[in-house]
Amino acid sequence: MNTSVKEVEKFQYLILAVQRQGNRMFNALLNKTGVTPSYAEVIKVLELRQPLTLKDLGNLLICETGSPSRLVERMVKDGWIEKMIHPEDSRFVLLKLTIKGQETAEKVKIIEGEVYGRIEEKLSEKEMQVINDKLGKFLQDFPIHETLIHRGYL
Amino acid sequence: MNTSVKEVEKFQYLILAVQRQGNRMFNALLNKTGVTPSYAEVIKVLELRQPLTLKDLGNLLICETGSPSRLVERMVKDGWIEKMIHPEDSRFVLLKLTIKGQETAEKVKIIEGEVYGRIEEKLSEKEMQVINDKLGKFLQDFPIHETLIHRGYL
DNA sequence: TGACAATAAATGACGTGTCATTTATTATAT
DNA sequence: ATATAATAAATGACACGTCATTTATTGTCA
Repeated sequence: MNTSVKEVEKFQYLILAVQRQGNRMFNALLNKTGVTPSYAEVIKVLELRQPLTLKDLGNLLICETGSPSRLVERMVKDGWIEKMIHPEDSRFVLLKLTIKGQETAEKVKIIEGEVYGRIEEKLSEKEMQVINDKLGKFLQDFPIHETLIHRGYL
Repeated sequence: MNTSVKEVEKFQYLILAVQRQGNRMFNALLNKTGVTPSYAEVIKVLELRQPLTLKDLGNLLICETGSPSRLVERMVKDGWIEKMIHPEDSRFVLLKLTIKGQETAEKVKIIEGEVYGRIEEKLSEKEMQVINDKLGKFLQDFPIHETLIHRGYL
């Protein structure tokens, strides 16, 4: 049915649907750990590059543009992140994982692996390569493109 | 760089980035009309199939699972949607666009066209077809798959 | 050195998303 | 007819996202 619907409209809503579905899946699997998909991204990035300033962290996150003040605030309150003022410039805040945060990073990786396994049941690596190339092309002239390069996704 | 990052991880974050970037773009262009991307989806669906119950609307939306009570509540308050109790079963609420909502539907279509034009500058119809096929395949066993079929996107 | 520009982070305001629970109404099954 | 199950919508609770504005700190330059 519906050869009349434009491909680009399908694209819009399929992207939305996939993002939401993936998020729900990831969220459900993370649930027992007490972290959300956004927390998981922060933990992942920090584990690899801590310490980071809030600004630098913000420039590395895909889940949020701008500075992730409140996201980090919640994670500090929940004991995943430690915050310290930069000794040379007190405008900056330095962030690193707590012990608890480090331990959780391991659990997150396992769950991530579970999610990736489920995705790979549906799409082959080659298929994802094709999609990724095209999505990267779509993002070419947007600021987020830089972030994706820094993260090693492009 | 980074041949070590798994394709599926790239896929995860590229999907997120594209969804967010598209949403920001759509939101910025819609801004002057006072509607949001979610409002726009509701208006689009209602225009084509009104009147709809809240439940049926919920089953047709990709932007939100479950019943969109609060989304609709805001839209009623803002004057885009009229609400009436179903005459034969007062558990149901029937929704339709107000005059203002109908008029806005036209503006939304124009802006949607602008967004689609920008996307088509980056990706050809053939490329989107390829992506759409694969994303549809990914969603196969999730409830949202049915919604996408009802909407004519699969 | 002292106004002022620049920068980082925090905050206000608003609209989502999601899940679980509650309320209101109707169907059903004795 | 009446307790009870089923269903639709509303609501509570919580974590986002985004943009604009404010606050705190440092740079800069006359």
